[in-house]
Amino acid sequence: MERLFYQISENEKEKLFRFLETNILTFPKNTIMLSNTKDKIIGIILKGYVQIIRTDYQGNRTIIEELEEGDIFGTILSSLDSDECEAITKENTKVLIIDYNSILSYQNTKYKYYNQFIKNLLEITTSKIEEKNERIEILTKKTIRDKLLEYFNIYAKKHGSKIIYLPFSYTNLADYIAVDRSAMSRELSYLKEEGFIETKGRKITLLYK
Amino acid sequence: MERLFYQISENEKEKLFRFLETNILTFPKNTIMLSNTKDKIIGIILKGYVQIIRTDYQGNRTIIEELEEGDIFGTILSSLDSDECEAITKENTKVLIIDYNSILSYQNTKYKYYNQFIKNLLEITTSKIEEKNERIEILTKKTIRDKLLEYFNIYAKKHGSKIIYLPFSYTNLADYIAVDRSAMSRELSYLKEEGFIETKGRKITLLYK
DNA sequence: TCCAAAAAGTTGCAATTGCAACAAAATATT
DNA sequence: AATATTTTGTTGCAATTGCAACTTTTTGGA
Repeated sequence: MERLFYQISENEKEKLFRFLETNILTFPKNTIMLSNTKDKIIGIILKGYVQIIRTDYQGNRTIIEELEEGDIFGTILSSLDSDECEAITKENTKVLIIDYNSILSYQNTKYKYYNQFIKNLLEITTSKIEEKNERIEILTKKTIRDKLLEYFNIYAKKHGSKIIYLPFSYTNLADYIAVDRSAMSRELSYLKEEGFIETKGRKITLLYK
Repeated sequence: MERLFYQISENEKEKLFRFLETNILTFPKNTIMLSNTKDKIIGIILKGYVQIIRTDYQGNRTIIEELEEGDIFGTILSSLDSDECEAITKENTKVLIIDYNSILSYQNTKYKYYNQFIKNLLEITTSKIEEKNERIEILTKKTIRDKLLEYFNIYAKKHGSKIIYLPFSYTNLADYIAVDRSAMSRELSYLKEEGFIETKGRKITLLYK
């Protein structure tokens, strides 16, 4: 939210909404959020909590994304478009929907903040690409050990520190690096035994290099 | 190239280059293309052929991207930024470099084609996200068989056909889905035996569903 | 504070995979 | 057309992993 309207005041934001095709929708807890149109949209969670769940052809369900207040989603940002995905509200949720085509077809460029908005959108999309590249870098590693180390290295470089505070549970980490949780747990034990890392809860300390 | 300057004529393109901070660089065959600045850039291959190669901490080298005439790359689009990456020209190569900050800091929005340019850039970045999502969908599958089937399904859906013409070699497919080539070859044999697919060279026919 | 639920750790075992080392086939190159 | 190079197919074997089943620990409500 903040990023999408970076350097745009509340006032200007309201104006922007009038230029663009926007909609505010409210969904009760545990509803399936469906886009009524087939158009591309950008959604912003104004309030609430949503899970994006994918069911594959074998019936396996996985949470592929979790969205909180301020998070941005949509046909162009996530894989919401694929038929196998559902967005389910886990709380009362209020969502702002912006029609993507109305962003791109908007011709009246005299309105200054329109450009700022587009720039912000561009920043968000490029940082999404970076995120995806990081995950791909991890997923292409062949062993669980190498996946973990790649994850650690990326985190450490980004934060400039050898101490990692996992932003989610180990269960979620296993999903993120796409390996079996118990097998990952085993590998973490080996890494500890061999003196590469130390852990205390979700705090991991890298002892190598 | 076409996409970045979609609906922008050659004339307007030239004008645009004068507004933005652009540079045309030429590299001989087998040179390492280095960005002299640390700034974010967008590059466009005007002529030639480039490979982006990553060397990880174990010394394994993998081609992570191949760029031809018209392709767009850059700090914001690929993982060129990471230290482990090199871009090596495989032919005489001419590259147009656009400073990313000059795109975003450009204030004079009176110039109509500037907006078209930004919109095109946005289209390119969002379609990159889609590409990455597809690959992640494949990479998160646990077995080689499931990875292959996911690849086939995505392709088939996109082309609306049960006949697949691999856009690259089986060796490259193995890299793309991040498995051992010979193990993939074995799995393809099983799929043939079991009557799920038929292959003739790089043409694969899906016999299921 | 107690209880239920979720998360995390452990381990045996079978299935899958990577690796290595080839041979055969297809492509490029001279 | 002959040769070199790359791609593809095959297979044995050891290493890695997923799966299942279970225990222990942690977390979050009532």
